[in-house]
Amino acid sequence: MATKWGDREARRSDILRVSRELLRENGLAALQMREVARSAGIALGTVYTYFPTKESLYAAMYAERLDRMLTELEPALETQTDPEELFVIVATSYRDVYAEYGKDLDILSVLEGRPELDPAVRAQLAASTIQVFAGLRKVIDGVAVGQPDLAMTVLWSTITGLANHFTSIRHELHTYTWDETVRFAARGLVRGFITERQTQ
Amino acid sequence: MATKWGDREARRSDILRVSRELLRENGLAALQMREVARSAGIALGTVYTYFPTKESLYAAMYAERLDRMLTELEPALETQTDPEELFVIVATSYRDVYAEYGKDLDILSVLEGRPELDPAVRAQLAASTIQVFAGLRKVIDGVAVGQPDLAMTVLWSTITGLANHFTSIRHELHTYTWDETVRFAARGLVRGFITERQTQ
DNA sequence: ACCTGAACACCGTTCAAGT
DNA sequence: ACCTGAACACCGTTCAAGT
Repeated sequence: MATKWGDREARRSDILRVSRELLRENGLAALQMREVARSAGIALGTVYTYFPTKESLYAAMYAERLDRMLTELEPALETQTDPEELFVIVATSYRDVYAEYGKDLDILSVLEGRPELDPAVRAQLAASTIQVFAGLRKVIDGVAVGQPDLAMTVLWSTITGLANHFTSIRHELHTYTWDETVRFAARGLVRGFITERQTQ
Repeated sequence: MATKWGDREARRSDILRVSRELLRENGLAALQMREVARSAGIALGTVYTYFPTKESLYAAMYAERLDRMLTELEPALETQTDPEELFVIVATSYRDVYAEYGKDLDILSVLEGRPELDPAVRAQLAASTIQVFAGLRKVIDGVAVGQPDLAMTVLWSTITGLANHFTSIRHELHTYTWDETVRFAARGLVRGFITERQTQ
């Protein structure tokens, strides 16, 4: 907290950092603007000179998180060519993001109907989203299905559904691990869509 | 609002009815305890003598909604034997529930870790959930896959994922309808799991 | 310019008092 | 017993005042 008076860049960075920590430690409930201010060593009102609403702070954190996910994903996306493997990799990476943000925010809906978002954050979100989908698209191109756009929707829905499933408390009911389940899903989906194509 | 003083059953029913209307009209944001009380023609504190928290009111509404879904689903579940068709029917029915409640509540997680819920509501939720899953299970038994429990998880995840997708704003981006997409998913999933079995 | 923090608004929840 | 509604607690947001 050695950030100097007037150093807006460092201040913004402070706010995002402590917000990330608060979110990780106690979930969204603990992400309170008063806590953020206190942790960042500034007054409550000051937070609002950096982020006009709590939601915009949250969107900025999410954009950062997606960036990180892509950085981690990039090497695998470039070298891996097996569609089944690609599905598993993207799904697993997204599950981690979902565990932190997904329940409250949404990778795609953030882009819609939020003209009030900081243009820089919007651009960051858009870029990340496009890249995530480009990665997933390789799964489909790898097996060349008949209706790639429909397949994209289904694959992405399954990924978010699985992420939600294993992120909620109820997954404790199950004897299957994430790895088993995602691999099983990947195999079934890839085969399902290949078959789909053969009959077209 | 002709409910008489002391008629707790009718009062509880009033509260649930107006809550349902408020939720339908303006979403969860409009479901405020003051609004509920006003619409039901009672004082704010009175609502709390029927439902100890807002969440328990919400859970009771959800249990009712699931019951209704099952009533609507029952005839189809009994007569329909085609797995693809069954998937479409269950998914479509659940999407409607999800559109009203799903974003904030969860069919399964409601049952976990909520010992504070009214036992009657808990029982109602448990019964509905079991029946929904029994219905979906028929999809799997229809094609006799190798690992039915894994397949259940994947099918259910895809259903919730699709429901989420078409319920959020972003589905406006797409040119495909719900019907097209669910049918496509159903075909792919069924084929994927059949293929799965043939190789075991 | 940048920062402060008291004050406001809103809404879930409680509880002493009413019938 | 059942119901009332003022009061409390909490938290996002604002804004006049400080440096």
